[in-house]
Amino acid sequence: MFQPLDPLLHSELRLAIMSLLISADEAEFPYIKEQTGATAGNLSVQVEKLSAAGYITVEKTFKSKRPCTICRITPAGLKAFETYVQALKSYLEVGKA
Amino acid sequence: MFQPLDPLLHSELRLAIMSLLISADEAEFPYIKEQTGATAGNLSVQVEKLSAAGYITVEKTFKSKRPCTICRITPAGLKAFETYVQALKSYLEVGKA
DNA sequence: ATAATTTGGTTTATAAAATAAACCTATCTA
DNA sequence: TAGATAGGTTTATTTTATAAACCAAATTAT
Repeated sequence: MFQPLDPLLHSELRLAIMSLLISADEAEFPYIKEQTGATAGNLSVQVEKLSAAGYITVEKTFKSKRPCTICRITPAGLKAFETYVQALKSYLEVGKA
Repeated sequence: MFQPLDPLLHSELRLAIMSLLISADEAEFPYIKEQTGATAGNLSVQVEKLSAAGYITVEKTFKSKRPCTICRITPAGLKAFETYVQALKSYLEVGKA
């Protein structure tokens, strides 16, 4: 009936991060922060969770002497996202064949 | 960019309850419990939250001498669900016009 | 009759999660 | 060289989800 929803993706901020990375393929921390409206602290924690799960990679480099954190989605992350979307449909496609 | 997700609906169990009530229009507590696989305790708590928000009504009657709790969705609940689905699309419709 | 079981839940306690506040380091700028 | 700013991380707090414990009435078994 209802398919389980990956708890890692069923979170407003983490879902937004994943969504951004799917379309952008690569994004810097401040950009994600701006687009999601999240605080840096919250974003840092959620990025780390997605990274720990292998859904994204986090590269820490420098950009004109300043630290620069770049996030990218992984194949596993993309797969998980697609699975999540399919699962969601079992809740949303009410009364549809 | 990303529309906020009603925290009351962005919950696996509560979303399942709402989904059931949208298609069934009326459902008894044990039926919801069976369809969602939730424990009675958890279900009781989440039903109460939806009820407190005015998203569903909870009628406590009797059915051949035994207590029978019937849940129904309200117009406000239906509206909230539809709004939630629209908001979700801002996260899911990646790269779509 | 009454003891045990089942039904239909609610209340309370615990575990997990989200979120922000406080903090740190390095670089700019006045 | 004293702030101010950028770019985060760590830690603490609040909220939420979840299950365990509990309760009452009705049914079934002894």
